[in-house]
Parts: sequence; structure tokens; C-alpha cells
Amino acid sequence: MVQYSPSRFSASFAALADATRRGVLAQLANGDASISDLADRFDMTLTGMKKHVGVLELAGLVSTEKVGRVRTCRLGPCRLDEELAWLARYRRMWDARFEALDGVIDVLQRKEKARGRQKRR
Amino acid sequence: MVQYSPSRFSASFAALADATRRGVLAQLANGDASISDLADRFDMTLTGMKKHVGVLELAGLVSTEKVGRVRTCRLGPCRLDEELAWLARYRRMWDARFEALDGVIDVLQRKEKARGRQKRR
DNA sequence: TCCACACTGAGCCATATGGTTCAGTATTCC
DNA sequence: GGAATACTGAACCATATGGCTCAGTGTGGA
Repeated sequence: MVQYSPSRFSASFAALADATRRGVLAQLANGDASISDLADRFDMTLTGMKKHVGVLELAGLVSTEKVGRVRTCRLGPCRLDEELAWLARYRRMWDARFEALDGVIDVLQRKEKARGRQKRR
Repeated sequence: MVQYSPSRFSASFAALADATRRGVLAQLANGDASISDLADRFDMTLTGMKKHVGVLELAGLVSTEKVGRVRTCRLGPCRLDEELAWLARYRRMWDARFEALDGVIDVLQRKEKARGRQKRR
């Protein structure tokens, strides 16, 4: 089940905050892999990799299925749409904020010039 | 100085992984604020808020300046461009991956139909 | 049947994180 | 000068994180 709780972002961003986990996602973009494959590729114990996969799975970034004795990992249901939207919104606010600042600077500079003209008179 | 080390993403995503810090960014998008302002708004001690601001500052998301006895926080130099690009790239890979999967399913279904036709003969 | 393989879970360890209190220090205002 | 303000830093605490080992458990192949 997909979670839409307020902590969803916390989970996904925290999942992305680790270089190994970002690497795992990149790897899975190339194709599905077992826990052993991943552990091997990232030079880590099975148990260690399992924890990373667990974190990614909780965040919805990876889904896994066990068939026989091997658990296969693939990219999960979360496409990071909302995270992308959050970042995009943040950047719009950032831009707006700095345009506003530029506006203030403009006004100040115009006043400065006006004062200069007055002095010259 | 802005860092472009491999751990840059780790710092920014980790900074975004906390709800309070995301709130601080949203707040600063509305206007600059002192540490006290923020601590007050998020019902936290000054010291606690200072730590959060420190994390955001290290990630380049916030910059601060102390004048007199008050330290003013504003949105920082990092616009999250590369983070946005990373997420966008991930999503493209995600899409590609699932289109490929759809392709496989298509092929399987076509084979299935073909087998059906054979049986009926 | 038996061995090897792939995972799982408990538990340990060092360090990081998110918070606090308390005791400064520097500034501002009266 | 003295009190109030705004921050700063050290130290503490509980919990989380990122790793590990070790001892299972379940599956597949000879």
C-alpha cells in the first residue's frame, strides 16, 4: 500500500540521502537484480544490502518479490513525482524571492541616481 | 564556497529529509527571518533551530549573516537544480524501464495468442 | 538424502541526528 | 553601568543509521 502521510517526503528524501542507495536505484534502472547481485556489486554483506533495500522499499522506490530462494528487486511504485513537484515549487519560490530582491535593489539604485542628480544641481 | 563533491546530494537530500527543515525553507521563501523567529514559529529552542539552520547552511540551501546580535537567515545559493535534474533523470529511467516491461508483456501476449490459434487448429 | 546457496533475523558496534539544558558572550537599550 | 536580548557552545540524552557477525531457515540440484 502506498503511503500519503505527511512523512512520505521524509522517507523518500532520506532514502535518497545515501550514495549506496542512489547507486542501487541506478543499477535497478538497468535491470532487475537479486539482493546478492547488489551486495556483490556494492561490495557489502548480504545483510547490509538487505537493509538498504528495505529502506528503499519502505519509501516505495523499490519493490521486491521472492521466488524460490532468491528475492528479486526492481524499481518500485513511487516515481518521485511529488518529490519532483516539491523541488520545482521550491525553485519557483527561490526565483520569485530573488527577483523581488532584484526589484528592491533596482529601486535603491534609482533613488541613488536621483540623489546624485539633485546634488549636481 | 559551493561543494561539488560526490556527497553533495547526500547533504541536500538529508537536509530535505526533515519536515522541520522543509518548513523552514517554506518560511524563508516568504521572507528572511532570524533564528529566534524560526525557533518561535516551530516551537523549538534557539539551540535546536540553530542546528537545523546549520544543516541547511551546509547543504547550501540557506545562507545567514549576523549583524549586531541577530543572525538573519535567507534562502541560500543552492537552487536544487542538480537535485531536480537527478530526480528527472531517475523518472525518465523509470518510465523507460516500464515501457520496456510493457514491451515484454506485449510480446508474451502475442505469443500466447499465437499458441491459442495453434491449439484451435 | 545431503550439500550448497540465498536469504533472514537477532544482536552488536560506532557514529549521526534531533532534541534538550545550562552557562557563557556580545549587543542593544534605558 | 546594568538589564534584557540574541545568539553560541559544550554537554547530555534517546533514538536512528550504516555497517558487521553469527546462527538459523528454506530451496534447489546432484
